[in-house]
Amino acid sequence: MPNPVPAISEAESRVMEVLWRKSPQSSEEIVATLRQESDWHEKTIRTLLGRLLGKGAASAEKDGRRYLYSPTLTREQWQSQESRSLLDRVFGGRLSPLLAHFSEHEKLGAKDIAELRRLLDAIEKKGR
Amino acid sequence: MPNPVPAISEAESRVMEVLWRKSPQSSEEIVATLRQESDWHEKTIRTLLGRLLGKGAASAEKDGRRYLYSPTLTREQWQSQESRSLLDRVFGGRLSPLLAHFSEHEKLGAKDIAELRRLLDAIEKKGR
DNA sequence: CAAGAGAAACTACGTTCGTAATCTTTTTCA
DNA sequence: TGAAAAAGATTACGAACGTAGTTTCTCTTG
Repeated sequence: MPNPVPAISEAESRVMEVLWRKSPQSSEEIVATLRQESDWHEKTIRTLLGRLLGKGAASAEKDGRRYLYSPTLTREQWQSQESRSLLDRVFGGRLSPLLAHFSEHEKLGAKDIAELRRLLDAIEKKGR
Repeated sequence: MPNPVPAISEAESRVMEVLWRKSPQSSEEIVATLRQESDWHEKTIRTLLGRLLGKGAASAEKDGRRYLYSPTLTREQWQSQESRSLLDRVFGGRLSPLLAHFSEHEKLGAKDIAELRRLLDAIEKKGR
């Protein structure tokens, strides 16, 4: 198991997002993309990229004079980490209270409900 | 609208937890409880309590020579904030991907599924 | 009334984060 | 070949956090 990547911050996750959409990418591409999607300075973006390397959430391979960057942590792994963290910190580790919470405090449309029901069916089928 | 409480940190939320279970409470009680549940120093606990006051997440009313502390932010409000934050940051604001994620990466037992189905039924009934 | 105990207030200090600026190295163009 | 440009590395700096220590204030008790 590639040792556990330390938690990545909010800002860092926006850089990962760019890498998840396409990889590998040069820092130039990454910077270009994020200068569109955010109001960050180029230097800021490069700093975040560097920190992601430091944390082991991304890797760089030399390509001529540049580096090409790729995500090491997958989006799914990250979503798992974050979900589990919310569940444990906020809902005592159980999914039902989370759902119950949404049912009471968030607007779930009929479509959402249908979608969730379909999901449950699929899960059940798969499980058996 | 009582102006929005700034996000409370992980450590702070553990103090809120104690207040949510019972309030108002003196700092002495709070400290006693948390010295059981954590390995924090008394000073640490008092600092966290002070920060919660500063953030407006808790309030203090004088009671003789002491203060009695109560939560201002409710557990439900906090759960909402945290859930919404996860949803927006990690799942593009939509609930289904979160559920889909759990369905694939977390073990949902038959009991969980039944529970969730019951919840959906209840939600639907209420909604109509 | 003076001294001590306990609560609250203030201060501290290393780390992470958001947000860059500056320095260094490498490459290239005039 | 020498200077500018681009990429990366290093440094910066204030706010928030985790984790306390120190100072002040105020009852209480001898």
